[in-house]
Amino acid sequence: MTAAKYPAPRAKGRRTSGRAGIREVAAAAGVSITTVSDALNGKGRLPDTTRRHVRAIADRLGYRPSAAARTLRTGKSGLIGLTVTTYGEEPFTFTEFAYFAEMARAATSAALARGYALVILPAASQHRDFDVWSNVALDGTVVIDPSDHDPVVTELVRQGIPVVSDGQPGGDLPVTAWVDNDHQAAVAGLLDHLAAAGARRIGLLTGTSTDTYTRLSTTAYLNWCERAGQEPVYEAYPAHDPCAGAIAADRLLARPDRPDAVYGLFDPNGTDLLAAARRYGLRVPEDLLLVCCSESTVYAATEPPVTTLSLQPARIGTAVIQLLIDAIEGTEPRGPQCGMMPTELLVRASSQPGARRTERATVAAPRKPPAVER
Amino acid sequence: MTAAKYPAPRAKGRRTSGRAGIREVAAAAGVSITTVSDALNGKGRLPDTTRRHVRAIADRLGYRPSAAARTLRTGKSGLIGLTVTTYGEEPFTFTEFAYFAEMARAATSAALARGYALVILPAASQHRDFDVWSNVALDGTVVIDPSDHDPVVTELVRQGIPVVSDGQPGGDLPVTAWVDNDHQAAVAGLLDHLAAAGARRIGLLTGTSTDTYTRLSTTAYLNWCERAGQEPVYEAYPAHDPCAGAIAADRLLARPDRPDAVYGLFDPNGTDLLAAARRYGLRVPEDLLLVCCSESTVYAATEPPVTTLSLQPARIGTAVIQLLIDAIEGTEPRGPQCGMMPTELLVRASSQPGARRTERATVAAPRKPPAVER
DNA sequence: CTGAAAGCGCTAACAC
DNA sequence: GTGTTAGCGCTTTCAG
Repeated sequence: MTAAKYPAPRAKGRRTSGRAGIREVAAAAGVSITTVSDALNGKGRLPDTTRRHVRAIADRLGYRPSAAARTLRTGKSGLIGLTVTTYGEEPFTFTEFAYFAEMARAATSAALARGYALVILPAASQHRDFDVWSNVALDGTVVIDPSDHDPVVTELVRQGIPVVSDGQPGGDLPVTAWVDNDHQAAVAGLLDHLAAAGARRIGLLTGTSTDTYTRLSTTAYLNWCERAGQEPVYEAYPAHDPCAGAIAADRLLARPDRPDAVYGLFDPNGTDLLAAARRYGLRVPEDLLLVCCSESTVYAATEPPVTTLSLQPARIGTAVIQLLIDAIEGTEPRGPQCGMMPTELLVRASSQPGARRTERATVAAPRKPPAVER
Repeated sequence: MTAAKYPAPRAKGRRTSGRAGIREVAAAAGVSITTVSDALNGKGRLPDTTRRHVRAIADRLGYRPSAAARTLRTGKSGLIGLTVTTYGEEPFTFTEFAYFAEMARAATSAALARGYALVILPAASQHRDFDVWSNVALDGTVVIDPSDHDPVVTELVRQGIPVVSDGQPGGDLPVTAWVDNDHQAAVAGLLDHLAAAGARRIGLLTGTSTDTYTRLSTTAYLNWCERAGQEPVYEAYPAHDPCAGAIAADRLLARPDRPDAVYGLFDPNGTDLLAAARRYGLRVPEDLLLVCCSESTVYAATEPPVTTLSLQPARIGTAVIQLLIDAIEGTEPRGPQCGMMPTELLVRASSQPGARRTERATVAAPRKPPAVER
């Protein structure tokens, strides 16, 4: 057994594919492949002339380093998974369109600014979904609104891949970090606002699902009612079904103990409640005060404009990505860092019997802003 | 130089990382790594007993094949790029939130069903953006509303990577395929609808940017006006600026030659026009007929409900993915396949002086449905 | 039917 | 300063 069995690799420049490889560039530039790699990655100590020369040749040949090879070698893919827990049939029910779109936009920007890209992945329900997850090399994952015992999260963490969640995880889900609004404070603040505007009996439009957002918000409402000595008045519906929302809004206003103010937890509740109020001949805000949680700008131009609670998804998306990339790149794995982000109540006519002017008020200030924002 | 220089790879089972590799599984199962690979991928002709045995061991060890290694070896990553051309500062201006969200949702589902995942990538404007593009191994790319001479598209096609666009590309952009609505027919149909409802002078709220959608729709409007012998009445504004929309709506209704019907090209135009009409004391639909292009459900519950043109982003997203994956997997590279998808006019009260009932009408039927849908 | 060995294209030690 | 070489973990001929 001699060395003859191991011929110089790529002895005769046999390039099968059309694309230029690092070897072609090295040959054309008259240097070794190491020099090419170093020149292009800004490593090593090469004279600037060599560096420029190699870069020029690489450009001329249209050389693109193979992402797959680099990932295999370095163990870093520059890819971050993005998934949102869903409840319906589809792998993605954007119950809150604007929230998700805005959060994803901000997360994408933030990741990009640090050289990462996001991969949209399904919440794993079926076996097929797991396949896709393991077919992509991820440096970390963002999970929006994780379910209590998400199998994917557990598996990723077991593999040592950082996971940061948007929304405080329930159960004992072992995420690396999480970011959330202080929903309890937000709801309490908003109910106080309605009470100050003259509400005597505040109703709630809530969801039937058990996600953290719905749970915390509803609990906060019930607690507030208890403190205020008000009997709770609420209707719950499956939040992923848009038709159900209109019906639930109608049911709420049709009750014998009809509320004189309503808070809707979901984005479309504002228009649905406005429509329901018209059907019952109720004037907003004179007969009924209205607030809903929404990121949509439509509520600035409805008749009347509707007061909204913004969860500030852009800030959350950015914070989540920063925490995740810190965890990915961090040398010393610090313990879970979590952050409470502020919400913003955009006060409009629907919750102000007198005025017609728009004010801003910030509720639930951040508890650990330095750890999260930069 | 003897073979001693080439020791059996991984001679002493030195696993550095925590995760199990294919070698560990092979050793534990008492077979070779080839057998493990074949057993897990359903290849080769192995007895079912061996196959099951290997699978059991792999499960027990929590073995996950390395996506990076597989990609390097096979040349297929299972990743599809998704990008949307933007005009503002942010890498993603979702001018039409609901459109993009719905299109992306459908595309994600469709890709997933065929074993692919989507990677969100920026329209390349800065040099930094190119880095991210070449740092990820893509099997193909979806481009939403490509600009006329998109450098990324050109580069990808040069590399032999299939590119399918949502929106007919302008210029001579060499995409593999594209899918679009028949915007000309849609606009013409909708203007006919308004005329039939009694409109004498139809105005247009359009954009200042030069993307295909804006261009085709505006042209269709101008052509229709010429055919109908009506003087065009339109206002253009930068569509990515939400405030500008409200102002443009106001301007349009403040003109001395005020239209008695308006079509708004962008999603928020409906609420903005409704608000502007209220300010001028115009009743909808009695004094002003209204239609806007939108995917949002809010227009079903406004006062009055607004007639909308839906571009059916879900169908487009699905079709784009099917064409792209066909191109990726297709053995014989068929020429560019393109598809015109139908739009849907959801007729509501805002364009019907008499009725208050909602009807549906399909406009611009698909030209090549078999090539696109499945 | 099973296994040994040759790389996919790149980066990182380590020679020179 | 620059080049040589050993793999990253997998799939895939090709011998046995």
